Amino acid sequence: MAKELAKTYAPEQFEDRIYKTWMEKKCFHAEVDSKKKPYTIVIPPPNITGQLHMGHALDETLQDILIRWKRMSGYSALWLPGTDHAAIATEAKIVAAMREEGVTKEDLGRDGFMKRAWEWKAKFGGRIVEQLKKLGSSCDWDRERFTMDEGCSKAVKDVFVKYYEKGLIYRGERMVNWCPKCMTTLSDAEVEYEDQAGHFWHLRYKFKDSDEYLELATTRPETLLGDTAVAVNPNDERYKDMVGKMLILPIVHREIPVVADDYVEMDFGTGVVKITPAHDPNDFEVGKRHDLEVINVFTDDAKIVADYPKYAGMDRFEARKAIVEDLEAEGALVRVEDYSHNVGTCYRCGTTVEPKVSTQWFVKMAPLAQPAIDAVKNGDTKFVPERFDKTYYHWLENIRDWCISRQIWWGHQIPAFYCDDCGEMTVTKESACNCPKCGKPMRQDPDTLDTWFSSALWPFSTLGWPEKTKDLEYFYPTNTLVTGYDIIFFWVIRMMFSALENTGKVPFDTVLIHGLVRDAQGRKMSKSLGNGIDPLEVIDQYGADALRFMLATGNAPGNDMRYIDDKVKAARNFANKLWNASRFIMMNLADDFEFKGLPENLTMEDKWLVSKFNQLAKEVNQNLDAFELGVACTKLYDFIWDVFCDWYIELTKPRIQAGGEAKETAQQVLVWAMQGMLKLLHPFMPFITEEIWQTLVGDGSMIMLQDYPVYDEKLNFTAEEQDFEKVVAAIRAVRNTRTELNVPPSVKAKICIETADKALFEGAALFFEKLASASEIEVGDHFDMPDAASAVTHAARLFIPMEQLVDKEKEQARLKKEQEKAQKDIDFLSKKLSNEGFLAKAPAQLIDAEKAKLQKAQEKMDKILASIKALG
RNA sequence: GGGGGUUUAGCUCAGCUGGGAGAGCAUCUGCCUUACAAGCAGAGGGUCACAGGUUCGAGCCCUGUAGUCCCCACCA
Repeated sequence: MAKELAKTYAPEQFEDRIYKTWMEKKCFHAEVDSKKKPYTIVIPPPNITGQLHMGHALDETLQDILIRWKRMSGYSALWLPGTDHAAIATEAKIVAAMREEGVTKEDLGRDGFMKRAWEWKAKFGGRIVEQLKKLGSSCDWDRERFTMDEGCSKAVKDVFVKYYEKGLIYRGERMVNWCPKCMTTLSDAEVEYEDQAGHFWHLRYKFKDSDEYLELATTRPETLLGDTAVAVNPNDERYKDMVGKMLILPIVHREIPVVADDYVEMDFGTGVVKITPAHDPNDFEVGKRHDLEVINVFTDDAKIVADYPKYAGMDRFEARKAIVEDLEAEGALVRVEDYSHNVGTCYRCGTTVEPKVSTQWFVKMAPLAQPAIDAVKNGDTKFVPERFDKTYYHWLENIRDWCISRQIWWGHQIPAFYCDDCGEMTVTKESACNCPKCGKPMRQDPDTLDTWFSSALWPFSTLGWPEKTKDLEYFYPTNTLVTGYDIIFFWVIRMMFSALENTGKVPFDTVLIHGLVRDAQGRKMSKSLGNGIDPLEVIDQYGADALRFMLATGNAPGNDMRYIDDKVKAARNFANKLWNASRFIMMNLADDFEFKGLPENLTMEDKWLVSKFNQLAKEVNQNLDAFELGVACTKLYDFIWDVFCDWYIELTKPRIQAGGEAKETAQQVLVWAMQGMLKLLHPFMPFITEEIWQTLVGDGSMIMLQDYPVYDEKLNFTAEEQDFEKVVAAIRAVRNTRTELNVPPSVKAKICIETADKALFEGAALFFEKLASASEIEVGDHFDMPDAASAVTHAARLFIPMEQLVDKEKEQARLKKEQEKAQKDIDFLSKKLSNEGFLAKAPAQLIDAEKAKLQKAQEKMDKILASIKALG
C-alpha cells in the first residue's frame, strides 16, 4: 500500500492523537536501569492556580528537548513532573471564590476550609497539567507529584524538625514584611520594590519646656502615632545639646526623647529622624538600641487601632490624609515636598507591604548559605550562562534569616505544639501530642510554611527522600534544572542549601537559565496590560511544534526574547517544508519498497549529502551538550531546508524519473536521510517527526524511542563532498549569470563546461539540465566561444550560448564586476599570506587553508580574464 | 549607591574556545519547474554604539564613554 500523508501540514489533526499513543505505550516512563546512565530533570512545579503562559511554554520546551535527546541517546531519562500548592496565591483564589458565595474562612473553620481547598485543587489543579501535555512534554506522569502530597509533606516535617533540633530554625519576635491584604507575613524575596511618587512632609516637633522645636521630614506621617523618639547623629554639632531632652509629639501630645544614633545621616534632610519602632525596620533597630517602647498603631489589615479614637478604623492612606490635615491645623506642618521613593509591595497582590513586629518562625541562613556558595564556587553546580553565579553569590552572601511562617491555612502546618496550660512548646513529626511537662493536649501552631519551603526540597522529596529509595539512589542528584532568572532567589538558592544540608549533595549539576518571553514591543506580558499571548491559542493556530521551534530558535540562554507572530509562522512554514519533503519521498515509493539502510553504491551527490548529514549530527550533539539549543535549531533548519530540500531532493529527481537501480539507490538514500533528520529534529519538533516517522517507517516503531544520530567516521566523505561542491557552485554561477542577463528559466540553452575536472562535470550533466536550465552539456578542456555568456567559478568556465547574441557591453560590465570581486579576494589573501607575523604565529592548518583559498581565487581570476579577453 | 544584561542589515535576533559578517521577516527582479506560493531561483542592504588598548589578526578579549533594560540596596 502506498504511504500517504495529508496534503497540507495540519498539526491539529495528529498532535493529540500522537500524545495519546505515547501515553498509552508508556514512552515517557523511566525506570531504574543499571545498564543505563540516569539523566534527570525535575520540573519547576507550576502553581495549581496556574494557567499555561509563554514562560511555562519556553521552560517546558527546553526541558523536553533535553530529556528527549538524552532518552534517545541511551539514558534512562526521567522528567519528573508535578505541581506546587502555591500557598498564598491559591488561598487567595479560594477565598475569592468563597466570597462570591458569601462564605468566609471563619464560617467554615480550618477543617472545613481545608476540605474545600482540596476539592478546589482536585478540580483546577489538573488544568495546568493538561496544558503541559499540549506542548508535547514527555514527563513521566506515573511519578507526578504535588508539594502537599503525603511524601512531600513528610519530607517537609522531617526537615523542619531536624532544622529545629540543630538550631537552624527558631521562633522569635522580629520585624517582618506584612501584607495587609493577604494578611500574612512575606519573606524578603517576596517583597518587590517599586519607585512610587510620594511626598515628604516636613514637620515640627516642639520641645517640652520651650518654644523651640526640631524640624524633620517623613514620608509616612501616619506612623507618627507610634513615634517613641526622635533621633539625631551623635556627632551632629547642631543637635548635640538637645540629646536627652523631651519633645511633645504633635497631635498625640505624648512626650518623646531625643536620642543619638549613628543610623541618622547628618547630610540628609535636617539630620533629624522620627523613630517609629513598630513600623519601620530601621526604627525598630534604633528602638532596640535605646530601649524604646514599641507602639503598634495598625491592625493586621493596616487600619488605625482603637487607641486613637479619632482615626480608629481608617486605613493607612485615609489616616495619612486626616493626620496631615490635623498637623497643619496644629501648625506642626512646615511644608510638603514631592518625593519619589522605593516602596515594598507584595509580589502576589501588589499591596504596599507593612513592616510589622511579630513573633514568627525563621530559618537561620548563615550556616546554610556557606555550603551553597562553595558548591558553585568549586563547580559542583554550574550556571548556564555562567554570569548568573554572580547573582547567586550576591544574594547568598547578603542573605538574612528566612521568615517561613505564614498566617494562612493552605499549606504545611508548622509542626510545633504549644501547651496553653504551662506554656511549653514542642516540635515534633507527630500530628498531635500531649505536653511533655503537664500531660495536657497541646495546640498546634496555626501557621503554615512558606510555599518555597516545600519547593526547596523538590529535587529529592519527589524521589522518595527521606526514605532511601532506589529512585533516589539512581536518579539523584538530578542533572539539569531549567528555570527563568526571575526565580533564582526564590527557588534555586533554596534548593541548593536544602539539598546540601539534607542529602549532602548538590541537587543538580547544571542550572540552565532562560529569560522572559516578552510581547512584540518588548514589554513584559502581564494581566494588567492585557498583552499576554496564550500559548494554547498559538498551538491551535500553528501547532505545538511550531511554537516549540520558535521558542527554542534564536534564544540564547539567559536572554529575554520577544514573541513575534511572524517567528511562529516561520517555524510553521519550516514544519510544512519538512512535511512536504516527506510527502515527496513517500509518493515515489513503490508499494513493496523496503528500506535496507544506506546503500553501498552511493553516487557523488549521495556522498555529499551523507557527509554533510554526518557533520550535522556531530554538531547538533555538541550544541545540545553545551546547552546551545538555539544554535542546534538553526543548523537543523538550514540543513533540512537548504541542503536537503533545495538541493538534494532536486538532485534526486533525474534518478527518480530514470527509474531502475538509480531510482532504487536514490530512494534508499532519501529514506535514510529523512529518517536521520527526523531523529535529529525529534526533540525539538516531537509531533511532526513522530507522525512522519510512523507513516514512513510503518512498522509500529516510535521515533521517540530510536537512537539519536551521532557522528560516524564511516560516513565521512570529505573529498567527494568538496568535489561535489564544485558542481553546486557551478550551477549557482550559471543561475546567477542567467538571472543577470534576464534569461527566463523557460529558455533552455546549451552549456559548455571548460574544466580540468572533466569526469566530475560529465557525471553531473543531468543536474545542469535539471537545475541550471541546460538543454545539453558539453565538457571539454577548452572552448572558444566569444559570443556566449560565461559563468565562472574557480573550477570551471561555463559558456552559455544564446539564440540571440549576448549584449557584449553588458557582459563586459558584468565580468568586470566579477573581476573586481576576485581581485579583492586575491589582495586580501595575498596580503595576509605575506604578513610575516601571520606566517609565524597562525596555526599551520589555517595557513594552509588560506593558501588554498588564494589558489582558488587565482584560478577564478584566470578564468574571468580569459572570458573578458575572449569577448574582445 | 552597587551589580549585570544589551547596543550587529529597515524590523526581530543568531554568531560556539578571536582567523575574510549570518538567519527569518521586509524590499527589489524573475518564476505556478508535477513535495511545498506556508513555495522556487536570484539581488540589494551592515566603518558589528563610540574611543582607546592587547594581538600577525578583534563583532568576539581588556579599559573607558554613551544609550537602553533589568536586578540588588534600610537613607527617614
